This record gives sequence, C-alpha cells and structure tokens, in this order.
Amino acid sequence: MLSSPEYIEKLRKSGLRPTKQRIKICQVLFDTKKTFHFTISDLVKLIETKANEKISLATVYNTIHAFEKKGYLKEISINSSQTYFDTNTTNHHHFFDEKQKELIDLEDIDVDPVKIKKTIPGKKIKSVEVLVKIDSE
Amino acid sequence: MLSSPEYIEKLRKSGLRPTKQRIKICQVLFDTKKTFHFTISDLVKLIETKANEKISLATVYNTIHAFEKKGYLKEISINSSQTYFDTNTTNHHHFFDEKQKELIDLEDIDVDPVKIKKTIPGKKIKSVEVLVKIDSE
DNA sequence: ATACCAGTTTATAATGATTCTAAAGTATTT
DNA sequence: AAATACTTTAGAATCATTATAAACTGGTAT
Ligand SMILES: [Mn+2]
Ligand SMILES: [Mn+2]
Ligand SMILES: [Zn+2]
Ligand SMILES: [Zn+2]
Repeated sequence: MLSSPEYIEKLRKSGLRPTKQRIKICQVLFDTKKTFHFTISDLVKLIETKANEKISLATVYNTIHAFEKKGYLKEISINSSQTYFDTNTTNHHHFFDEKQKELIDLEDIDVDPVKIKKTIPGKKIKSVEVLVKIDSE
Repeated sequence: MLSSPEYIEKLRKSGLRPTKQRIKICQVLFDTKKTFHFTISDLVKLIETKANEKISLATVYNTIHAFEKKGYLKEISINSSQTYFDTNTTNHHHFFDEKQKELIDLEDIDVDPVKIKKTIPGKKIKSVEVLVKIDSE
C-alpha cells in the first residue's frame, strides 16, 4: 500500500500535478494488491465511501482519462451503456456476465495465444482482446 | 436478391407483421450477397439513399432490435459511441480500426479456435468474441 | 513570503445515442 | 366492415459523457 508521498512522486514523474483529487483517486484505485474493474459511477461511489470525500464528476472523468493515457488504466471493449476500466494493465482477456454486468479476468494461462492469420495492408495490430460472454446455466 | 414477397414470407414466419418499413429495411440489409457492418445512423442514410424513403428513427431502432432478437442480425461488442450491427450472423471475429471506425471480418480460418481453459461455477459460455484493434502503420 | 502562471477543479450546460410515450395508422382476424 | 392487436411516429425523456468558462491551486520566479 503506497502512501501519499509515493503517489505524489508517481504523478509528478508522469507530468501530472499531484492534486489532492488525483492522489485520492490513486489511493482508491491502486492501494490494493488485487486489480479490479470499474465504471465511472462505481468509482464515484468508492470515493464517497472508501475515502469519504467528494470529487466532482468532471474531475473523475478527467483523471481517469489522464491515467488511461499514461497507461495506468485500460479501457475494456464491451458494448455496455457505461465504459469499463481495468486497473490490470497487463495483456489479458475477460469473461463478461451481461446480466450481472460483471467482468472477470482471464489470465494468459487461461486462454491459448490467439494467432491472427490475416493482415490488412498498411495496418498494424494494436491489440487483441477476447471477450467471453457468460450466463447462468 | 429476394423480392418483397419473399421478405413478407420471412417476416410472417418470424411472427413479425410485414409492414412496408420492415420490408424496406430487409431490402436494404439483405438484398446483397455480401454481408456488412452498420450503425443505426449508417442504416438511416442507406434507407434515404438506396431506398429514397424515410422511416422514423424510432422504427429503425425497433426493427433492428426485432431482427436482432430473431437472430437475423448480430450486435458487435465494441466500446464505441454507437452500437454496431452485423448482417453476418455466423460465428466470426473482427478487426476494428478505431480511427476510421471500420469493422472488417476475420473469417474462422483467419483465427485459430480460441480455447478457454477456465470455467466459472454455475456459468456457461454464451459467446467468444475476438476484437483485433488495428491502426495505420 | 508574494506574485504570477499554467494547469486543475468545479458547477453547470451541452451533446448525442438510445429509449420511452402515447396518439394515429395498419395488418390481420372475426 | 368492425374489432383487435400490433406498428409507426414525432417528440420528449434519459443518461453517459464531454464541453465551457470561472474559480482555484501547485510550482516557480522574484
Ligand atoms: Mn477513454
Ligand atoms: Mn440491442
Ligand atoms: Zn481485467
Ligand atoms: Zn462481421
């Protein structure tokens, strides 16, 4: 669990001013060994409960997009009404339960490497994401 | 190329009344050997140009969701501001160019079968979708 | 310390895709 | 033809996200 001075350092190194809002969001997102998935509204609730503080919605959006751009978060490709983010920035895939709206990590060992045999002239592959939709049986 | 009476038949068999709006949308979507990907606004434009007709936006949404429910269309899982649909309802994967907002089919032979080695108790797999994001090189 | 500036936060408005509403229209059944 | 259930429609509502622009703050120079 990193304390405030360490996030301050991390933010500065990224060229982001260490404001109290950004530090608080770092604590909520990164003060845990386990990575997790969240939407903006999940995060707003987490800030209110876990941190007992209020950060304006615009700042939450701004910060999450800044962190995403710096590579501290990943956006997950699912066609849902809300965007999902992931504090696990390694290459990995997901189960998605559309009813419960829950994402579950598939570690690399859980999925054989996906080999793409087709190429598009002038285009390069940026990412390969596998989404496994699941449902109660 | 199916003519109107054949869509009428197809719609009736599906329990959908063959209205002139639904028949028109069938023609725009299915009167071609090639399958394709589209958003609702793409489709509205296609109806206006290809069919030189106007169908209310609510009806276009209603019809597309009815067709999707009947299995004549598939919704594609990408995190875009608009939902993408596919007239190719076979199991297949996609390239997605986020800049050009273009989807390209990956046929089954283009991707090795994706083997998922993890199971979630009480859950069954509904679909496995691979999304390959590409970019100009 | 004080002043300054660029970057940041904030409340609020705007946007845009999608869904809802309820009235008018239409296909099918009786 | 009349009755009925289904469908279309314009317009309003919803809701996640982005834009705006004024107030605020961290860092730096004086
Ligand atoms: Mn983003
Ligand atoms: Mn749908
Ligand atoms: Zn994940
Ligand atoms: Zn396709």
